Amino acid sequence: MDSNTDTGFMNSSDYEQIINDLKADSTFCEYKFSPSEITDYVKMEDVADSTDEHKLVIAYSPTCTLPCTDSYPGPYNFELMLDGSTSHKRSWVYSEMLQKVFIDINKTLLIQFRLSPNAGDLRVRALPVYSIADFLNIPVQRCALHMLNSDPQHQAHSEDNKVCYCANYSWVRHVVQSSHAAAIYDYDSASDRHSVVVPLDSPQPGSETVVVAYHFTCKTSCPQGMQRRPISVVFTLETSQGDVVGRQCLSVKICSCPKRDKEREEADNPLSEGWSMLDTCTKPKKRSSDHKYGSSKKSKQDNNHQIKAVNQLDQKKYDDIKSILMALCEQIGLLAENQNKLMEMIARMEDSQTKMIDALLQMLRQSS
Amino acid sequence: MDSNTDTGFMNSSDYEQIINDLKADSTFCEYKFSPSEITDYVKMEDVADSTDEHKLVIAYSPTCTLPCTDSYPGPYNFELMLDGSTSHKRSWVYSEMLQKVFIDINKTLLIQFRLSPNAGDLRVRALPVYSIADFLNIPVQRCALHMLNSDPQHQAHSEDNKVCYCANYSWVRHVVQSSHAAAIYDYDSASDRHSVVVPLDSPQPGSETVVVAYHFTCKTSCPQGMQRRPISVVFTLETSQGDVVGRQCLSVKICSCPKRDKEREEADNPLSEGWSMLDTCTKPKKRSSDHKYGSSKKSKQDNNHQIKAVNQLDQKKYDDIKSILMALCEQIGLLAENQNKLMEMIARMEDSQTKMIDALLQMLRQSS
DNA sequence: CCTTGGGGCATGCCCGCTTA
DNA sequence: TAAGCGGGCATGCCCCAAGG
Repeated sequence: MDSNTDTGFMNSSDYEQIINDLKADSTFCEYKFSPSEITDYVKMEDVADSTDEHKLVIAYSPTCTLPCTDSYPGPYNFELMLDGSTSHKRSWVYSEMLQKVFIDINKTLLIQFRLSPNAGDLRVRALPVYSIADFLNIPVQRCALHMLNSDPQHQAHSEDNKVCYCANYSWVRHVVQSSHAAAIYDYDSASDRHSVVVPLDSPQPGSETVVVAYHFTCKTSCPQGMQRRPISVVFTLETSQGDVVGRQCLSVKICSCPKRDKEREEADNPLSEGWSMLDTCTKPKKRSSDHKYGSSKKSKQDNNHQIKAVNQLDQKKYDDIKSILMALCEQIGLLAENQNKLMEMIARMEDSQTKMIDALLQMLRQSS
Repeated sequence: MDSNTDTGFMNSSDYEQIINDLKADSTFCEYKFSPSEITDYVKMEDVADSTDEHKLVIAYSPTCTLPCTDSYPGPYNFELMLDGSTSHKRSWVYSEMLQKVFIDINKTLLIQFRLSPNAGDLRVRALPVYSIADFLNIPVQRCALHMLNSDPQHQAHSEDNKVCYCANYSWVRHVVQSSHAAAIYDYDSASDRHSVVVPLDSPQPGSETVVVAYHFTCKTSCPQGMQRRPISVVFTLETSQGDVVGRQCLSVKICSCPKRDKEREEADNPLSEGWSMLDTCTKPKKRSSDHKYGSSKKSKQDNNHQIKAVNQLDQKKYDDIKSILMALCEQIGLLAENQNKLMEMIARMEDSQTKMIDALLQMLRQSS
């Protein structure tokens, strides 16, 4: 308690110390996404095989209309990690609290995929989906404005959206893209969803993970595109036959100020209570979103009406009036001030008078 | 002091009364744009005729690269007016202080044109220009996003922008449009400017003005379009031969919250200082922005604008303002008077208090 | 219940300060 | 001096209360 000069809980240097200690531990340098629970998809697949294969393949497609977003490590213990040290804070940040990446548009996000046991001939599909249930069935699409750059004539898709020529137009409709040389850009005409599939190479010597570079080509806020609806990226581990043998999901917000927005969302998060205590102790509460300009509005509006004609005066007249106004304002200020003082004075006098009268009455009673 | 419950200066009903009085005066019902000063364009035209006509016709084109924005009533005393009563506040408002219209996108703005003497076979061209000098030479164009609606394939213009097919695509590149049946949409390939020309019909019986309905198809803030750069609309009165015989200019901001934005810009305007003090006395200072195209830089420019506009004032408005000022002075007089009364009251109270204390003391002495 | 207006938030963008 | 950061503004849009 000695050096805690503030509210005594934990001061900022303590806090930094702790954070630094944590960071020194290499396992904390990476944000791990480990399996949460085994879903029952294996069972479902069994059912599928026993009935109508074609129908069920569609139902199971990772890019179907209602894609599954459940975490599913599967037989390869599929997991993904982010290395916070690979980015300038400017480009992207990860919120542990929200399990969410905040990233600027078109900035590279390196994602590490880990398989154990490792295996060849597997691929990872990245598919963006809206994380709000209401929109989960809607494909995440690029906004018109951003598409204009690569495809001004709107030629990347056929009229009926059955065929996708995005590849000829810088993958214009793919919100999630990868710079991986062998990336395959996929389009599911049934669900109208675009996704990108990257073959998982073997880990580099000495490494346990395979790194894939992704970037996002629209902002979450893009009008006519994602329209501020939060999204996640579903990463599915697939065999060369397209069977899903693993899945991990990552919330993403693509925005101009990742750091600011992360902080805001964390502050708004009810879970933050505990965490925020850490630094709330050392500085005033951030936002309470309870501004009130209230009463001033009206008078201001009236004011504007008054000013109405002022503008059109010729300079001389304008100056005259302005000086009068300034003088008037000054007068009013003084008067208002004086008046407040006077009122106070009167209040005080009344108070003391009351007391005096009381005292007087008491005395009178005593003396009588 | 009786009914003035606030700071005692002038209560809102008093104030409204004054404003209403002003509004009762018909000249205050309409915002007039009257001639400021005769520009020297007539002279320039003479010069033109005496030299190379073709070259100079280009130079004088109202849609040239650097369009003239000076007010020029010309031989017909061309002026324009807005009738504030024709709009829901929601659609548009006019700021007399800023001489600027704030209007929502695609909302109808009725503009009254007045000619005296009246004449047939004249037309009015409406051309949007950036009001900041840095951008005056750049044509005001629609944003890509809004153009997509009417012309998804970008076919309204030929590759080299020499030919304009906007007419086939709902005049897709015209920011300023008119619902007038005989409106002619013009394109100047030399400057790449779009404008709309409307024939001035004769005034309806009993009216002195011709009303034309305009609307704006992009917001001033549109990305890749106007990009928050403030604009004006230049209205040029033209003969059937295309000679300019009059000009008036109107600042416009196309936005989602016209009322709010008007109030903000007015509050930021240095001219409002004096008036704002009126209620600053009772509440803290508002805001002091300094953004790129917005307030502060513009305010410098506006000063010139003001000086120019200032000459436009007629005695009537000056007198009206004077009467407001007189009313203010009177109010201050009353306030001062009240203050004197309060002082007297206090003096009397002090006096009686002193007496009471004396009496009290005397009683104490007697009783002891 | 539908319309209208006000208030407030979300978020892109800009500016000026700071630091390497 | 250039890049990064923090701070602030501008502005579209959503929500909610109030009035027809």
